[in-house]
Amino acid sequence: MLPMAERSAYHHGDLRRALLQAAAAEIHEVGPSAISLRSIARRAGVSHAAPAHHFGDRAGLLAAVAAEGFRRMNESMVAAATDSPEPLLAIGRAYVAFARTNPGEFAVMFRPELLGSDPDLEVHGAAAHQRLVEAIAVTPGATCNGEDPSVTAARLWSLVHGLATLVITGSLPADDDLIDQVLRG
Amino acid sequence: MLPMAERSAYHHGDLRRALLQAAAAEIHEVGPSAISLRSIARRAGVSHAAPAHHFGDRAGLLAAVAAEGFRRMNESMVAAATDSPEPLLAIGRAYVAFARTNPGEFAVMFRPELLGSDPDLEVHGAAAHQRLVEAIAVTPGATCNGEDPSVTAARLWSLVHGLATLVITGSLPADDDLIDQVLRG
DNA sequence: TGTACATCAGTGAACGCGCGTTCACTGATGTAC
DNA sequence: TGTACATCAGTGAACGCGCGTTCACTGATGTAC
Repeated sequence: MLPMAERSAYHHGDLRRALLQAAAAEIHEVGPSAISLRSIARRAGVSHAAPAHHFGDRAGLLAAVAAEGFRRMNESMVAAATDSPEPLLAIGRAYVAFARTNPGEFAVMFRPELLGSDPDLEVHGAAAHQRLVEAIAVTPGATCNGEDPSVTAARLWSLVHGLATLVITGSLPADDDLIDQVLRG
Repeated sequence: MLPMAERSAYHHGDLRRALLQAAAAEIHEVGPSAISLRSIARRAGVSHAAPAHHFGDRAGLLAAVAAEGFRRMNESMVAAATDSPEPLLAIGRAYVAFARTNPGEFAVMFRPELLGSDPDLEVHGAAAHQRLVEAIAVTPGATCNGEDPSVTAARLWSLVHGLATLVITGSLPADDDLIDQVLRG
């Protein structure tokens, strides 16, 4: 296998990744609604039939975008929480930051009705949720009054997810200070 | 003007409302992505060109669905908060309950990129937000530590919006006890 | 009371377009010998 | 080292379909006289 840059024009060499990037960009621009396999192929500069080789259909492509999104979100939450004095706050920030910098992926990650079944999607989705639960477990005082930790997890997940959603839709201003104050409350 | 039930078959008499209901149902079933003016017309039992008479295009139709959603959400939040001993909790419950019982409307209300401009949309959207701000103002202790009330509003909005979103996507179970515990925390 | 007319909600045929899918194909690669 | 072959990623023409839009129209209603 040659390095990617040296591959022939005919065999792209990394078309799957290129199609995922094109899809995320296209989703961000026109919404998950409006994308088509043909528009993704055009953006990636390949023939219109190429995406079906890799993803089967639209739902398969969107599931792959979502799975890759969860994988990278999980990655950045781990990086943020590791060695942080306030892992829970760090994870909240990372969650919102991921949504802001990856709006295409975020727009499909919680829209299961759009997504075909995909083992990677299950695995990475569950792993991301697990990060939040672990961070709550190691943060003294996060779960107060003997509350069930799953309720605490649901509350914090709701808070960061709502904040991320409202910020990227423009309902709340994309202001780092505001985001920090909301998360610290 | 005759009562609706007596109107002729040719002139529907309340087609605008019927189209909005059909659109909300269709959005709930297949997503805002997949609807078309033709599919809405089919569901409402009128010719495929009728929706354009009322809404112009898809974005106009979706904006009208969203505006009607905000109007009714506002209505039910007012009803829930009035004479309630805990208006803030009542509003949170009403917000989540609205999303659960009106998933079609909720699916477009915070997707401004899908919506055409519509004066009703602005008015009712702003009014719904105002309900939350007012409820915070009259709830002693809602805003703690001299925090800016707009930060409190952003936090509570994020919490209820995230909870509603995660519940209707199936990410969190649709369990009234869980919802109450999350909102009370 | 009757008649003529203006209004406008809704119709239905026609159009061009982008879509997903199919399928025989091409061309680069790796491997067997 | 060279040759033959299997593999498979990607191509491109062709198809049928549902879409939004247009436009001349139909039919019910309200109003003027």
